Amino acid sequence: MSQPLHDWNLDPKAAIALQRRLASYLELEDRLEPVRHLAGVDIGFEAGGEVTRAAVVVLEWPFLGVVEEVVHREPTRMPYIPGLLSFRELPAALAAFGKLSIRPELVMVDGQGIAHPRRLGVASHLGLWLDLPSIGVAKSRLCGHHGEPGPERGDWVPLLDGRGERQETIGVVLRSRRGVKPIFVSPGHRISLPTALDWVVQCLGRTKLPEPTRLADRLASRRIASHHS
DNA sequence: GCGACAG
DNA sequence: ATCTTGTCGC
Repeated sequence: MSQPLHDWNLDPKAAIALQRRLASYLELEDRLEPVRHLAGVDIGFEAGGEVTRAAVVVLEWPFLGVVEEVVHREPTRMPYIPGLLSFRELPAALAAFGKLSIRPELVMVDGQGIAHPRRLGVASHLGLWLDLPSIGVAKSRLCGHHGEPGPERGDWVPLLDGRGERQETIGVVLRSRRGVKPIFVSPGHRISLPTALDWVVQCLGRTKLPEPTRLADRLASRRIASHHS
């Protein structure tokens, strides 16, 4: 691609046009290297939103032990606008990735992949930018419609968007844990939906979120692991 | 025009 | 996302 991947000072209209163009570069078929390390990415805020804190956690596959963690802080530059989340979070996330010594073969991002109005959620945008396979793992829905997944861990239903003939599957609504609200999984870049779902399920511990995202979430939110006896 | 709306 | 105590449940 010859066009720049981003322009952080875009007005909403230009940002939307950019998303449409970038989405055309997405690869939704599997193109993964053997996975040795996978990363979880999430963003948090401090000082009432003035400071953006990006966290990246790298885990080893298949034991899911943490092998590297990075936290990067910088001034927040954009407000949160539904559909334009990546313009607010990606600068910090990319800076955090730049501090990483290990290059993971797969990335899970807290947010949507292609389950986005223009098929370019933050997970897709990040994957495209880094040219890495990426998966979106969101805690709630941005767009699309779906039924209620079964009650057991691993149960899921498709997340659909559009009507009639032009209806498309943009992700899955997964019951990652019994008795808990389901999570929204969608491919980001260089990965298919079945493979993305498989990776998320394989990374599930006994919590709602898969390990990569869960740990990044904790780091970004300054939460500390609590112990139970 | 009226809702919906990742984090 | 973030501001926040106690409380219900495995």
